[in-house]
Amino acid sequence: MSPSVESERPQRADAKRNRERILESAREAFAADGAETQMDEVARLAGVGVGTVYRHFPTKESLLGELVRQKMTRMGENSRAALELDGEPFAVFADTLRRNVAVADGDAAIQFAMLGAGDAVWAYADEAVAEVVALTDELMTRAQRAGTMRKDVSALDIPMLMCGVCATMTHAKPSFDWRRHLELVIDALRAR
Amino acid sequence: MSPSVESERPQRADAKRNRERILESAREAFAADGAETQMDEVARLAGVGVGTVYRHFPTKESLLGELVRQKMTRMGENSRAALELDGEPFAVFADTLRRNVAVADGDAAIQFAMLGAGDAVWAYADEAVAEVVALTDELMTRAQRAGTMRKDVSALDIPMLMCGVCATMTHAKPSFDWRRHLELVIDALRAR
DNA sequence: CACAATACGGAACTATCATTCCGTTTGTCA
DNA sequence: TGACAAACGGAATGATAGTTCCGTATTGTG
Repeated sequence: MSPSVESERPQRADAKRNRERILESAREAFAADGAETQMDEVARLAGVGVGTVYRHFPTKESLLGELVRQKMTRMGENSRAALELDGEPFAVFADTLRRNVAVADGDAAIQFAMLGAGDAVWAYADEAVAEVVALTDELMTRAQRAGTMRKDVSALDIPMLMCGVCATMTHAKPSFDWRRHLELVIDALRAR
Repeated sequence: MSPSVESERPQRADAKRNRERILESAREAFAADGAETQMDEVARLAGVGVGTVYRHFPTKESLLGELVRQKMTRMGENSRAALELDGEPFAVFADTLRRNVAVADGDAAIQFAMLGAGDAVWAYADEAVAEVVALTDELMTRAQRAGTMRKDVSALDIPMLMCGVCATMTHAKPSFDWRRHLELVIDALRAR
């Protein structure tokens, strides 16, 4: 992660421990309060000073970016695992989508990232996103070959639609039910 | 608008003129830069002092709210006009949706409102939103009776889906095309 | 056990903005 | 035209929050 050239002497033990603590606290705080969470709050939760937080993450953006990257990686794992499954290809794809969207459920940080956040935050997750898209592409191709998925949709459409579903998550209105939104979208992708 | 009881002596001429200028400048500024537009900037564009802006709109939120209300009213007008049209009911409904979403196109303020904005901003547009939903309901009922629209969707689903489409608008990514997103959603609503 | 090298803590700094305040100007009416 | 209320302008205020700085503490090594 940090040292691009792996030489460099290893991190001190306390530093490594603190980095983990900070990430964990940030995960918790951002998930609950969204991007407006303050750095001081993250530090407090982690039981360290703000200075320490900044030693590990030079900007708030980079901290948020790392959290997003982790979530994206998780989605990538889900998608990769799905490639091993056998079952009706469209069903496998749809289930993967459900699983991946669930990763964002209840996490204000990711929802924020999928909505407002500019490229800045996403930059940290670039690689992970590309992988999810690539894996999604494979899942979709299988379903399209099986004739159960529309042929005029591409893997690039999926992040777009998923951002829409995430938009639904952030609204408190009771009539906004992201699971329902997701199912409607999945239906839209099905071949008729 | 302002005086709920219409008695009260009429607004002074310069005040009325300034109110309009402020709204126009705000429309322009917020549309271009989104909610982070500063009140000072709105004042500058309108050629008045900040104090004057605050005389007309007690908070930034209320200014944003008024803009949203106006847009919603516009959508209401679109929907009301659609009731007069005759044509295949689903097509009429879909066209209305296209027209209404287009109202938000290129307007960062509305997009912001449909995404991040809490109830605070929406409160100003409550009535207008309720009207759009009611009109949409009528358009949908007709299409459902004609058998060309899914029967398991309600008018309350529409704002949810539209917020999703607006989420797409705010992203610069070339693969995010809100017209495409909208068409996919419209397809999802069609009876099969 | 020293002694660097790392890392830490948290007060202080800075920038950003919404909002307020009050002295001045302008519109209206008799 | 004179007087008064209504409106205006914009400097000042106050709050928030990201980031920096530097004196102190901890860790790992010879």
